[in-house]
Amino acid sequence: MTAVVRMISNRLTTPRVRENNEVCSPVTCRDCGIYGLCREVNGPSGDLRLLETIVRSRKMFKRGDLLYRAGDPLRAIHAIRCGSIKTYVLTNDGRMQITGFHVTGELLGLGAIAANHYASEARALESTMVCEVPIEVLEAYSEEIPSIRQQMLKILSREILDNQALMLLLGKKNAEERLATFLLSLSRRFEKRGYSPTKFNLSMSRSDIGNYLGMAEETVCRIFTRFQEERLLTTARRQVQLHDLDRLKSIALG
Amino acid sequence: MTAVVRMISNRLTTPRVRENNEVCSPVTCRDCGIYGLCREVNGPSGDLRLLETIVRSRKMFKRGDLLYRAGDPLRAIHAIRCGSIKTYVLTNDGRMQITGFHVTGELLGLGAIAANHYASEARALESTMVCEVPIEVLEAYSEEIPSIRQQMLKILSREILDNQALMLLLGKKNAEERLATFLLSLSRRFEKRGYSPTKFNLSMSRSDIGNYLGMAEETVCRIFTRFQEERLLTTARRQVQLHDLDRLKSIALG
DNA sequence: AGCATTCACTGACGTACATCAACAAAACCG
DNA sequence: CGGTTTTGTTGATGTACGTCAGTGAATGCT
Repeated sequence: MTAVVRMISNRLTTPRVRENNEVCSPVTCRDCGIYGLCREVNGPSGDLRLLETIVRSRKMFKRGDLLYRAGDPLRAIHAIRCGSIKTYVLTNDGRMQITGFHVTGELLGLGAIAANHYASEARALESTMVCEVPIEVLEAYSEEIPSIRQQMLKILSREILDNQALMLLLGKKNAEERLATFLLSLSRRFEKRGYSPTKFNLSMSRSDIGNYLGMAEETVCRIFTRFQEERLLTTARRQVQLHDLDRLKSIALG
Repeated sequence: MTAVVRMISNRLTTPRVRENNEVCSPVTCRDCGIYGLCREVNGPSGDLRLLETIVRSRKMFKRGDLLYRAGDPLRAIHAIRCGSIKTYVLTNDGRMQITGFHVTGELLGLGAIAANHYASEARALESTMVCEVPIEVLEAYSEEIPSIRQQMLKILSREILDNQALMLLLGKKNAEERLATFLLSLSRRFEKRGYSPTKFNLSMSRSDIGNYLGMAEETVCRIFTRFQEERLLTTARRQVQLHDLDRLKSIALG
């Protein structure tokens, strides 16, 4: 272990002052959905105890709580330990465009890494626990461990790809295709984390879904009932059960 | 200069075999719009001759020529020396969404840096000269010169910001706001490169503009004539002259 | 528990924009 | 250079979706 990493580790493994809203119980990183990402810091053969050292604080946010505002200085990268978050940008006249929903195990904040301040605003959609990696810690580690840099580039590239997909959706797809695409995206992401790909809870409102997909809240509702009439899925408020992934896929693709 | 950089420099400063479509006359990088970016490789105090070594080849593309396809292995980062290029993604059923227009002095290809293959397709809009920096050269230099990595992150962040702006446009703006936003974006970018911000040539067709902005070609035409009736601008085919940037701005913002 | 608020949903209606069709002027090309 | 193709533009018509308005159910708050 090199000097700088040891220094940081020491600093972080000493008892930490917990902040106001940090109420997390002492869980190990093994239980965390972002374990795989944290492991990067350590390398494949690393000491597991070190994992706990890169996350300086875990914070709890309630529904509606703000994580950061556009323009805020970038202090930390955020990993969602459990829960979900929406990020969005605002026009001068106050119109909002939600740019992404982020669920358990996903990262946010890296898009601002070079600009040094957040480009969007982030708000919790439900009770959400967030691991924070201070930016200076990340930078120190990335000096020591080249794979961190690789991982960061990968995450940025991934974000660009996701955004391209959303641009295609907003520019070229109709309402049915949009909602189908949206549901399948969530389905895939839940499946990746070990949850059911066919039965899950939408943590965001119909209004948020509509905003994200570039359509009115009412249209979202109408498409949901249309899909339900066609036996594609059933909904009970925010609980969704998908019955025909294949047909949903063919709708999503047009 | 360290070993690896010296090695690469030697390899690249020896007389190069010109490829088929490489017809560029020997211009120095000082004349190039991307001089500022190339300089990063060298550092502020660097040897100017070195500049010429990072660009392995300069290629010429005619209107409609393909630079790369989605899925192609990422061989090089491309800098537009002069001309313009469109990048786009495709749906399975063949629908196209143009994700960006890129003009003199702008870079493309970096979005794919981590994935190792291009995420979009790129096509020249007019006769275009492109400087190519092979990816292995970039990587070697970035080992030696930390500011290169910083610069790469910055370019990726920039792309994310641009995409967010486009998502907001596609999701929340109407046809007039979209076209005004588009024209102002071009205006700013031309100005940055020393060209007139009020009088310029659109290298892309009305159809391409419509595709990019998520609206029909005919709507683009109609908004152009509406703007012309309102004395905001004059057009003669692809030649545009903006008469009232301020009013255009207020339209763009809604 | 009880009241206020938010949320999901549905119907009626309006409209911004797409689509279809036609045409003239450039641009291309052998 | 003359014919073909592409591109820009306009008009007529259609429609997908937004907007407005109203309702019941769930949720939040004190």
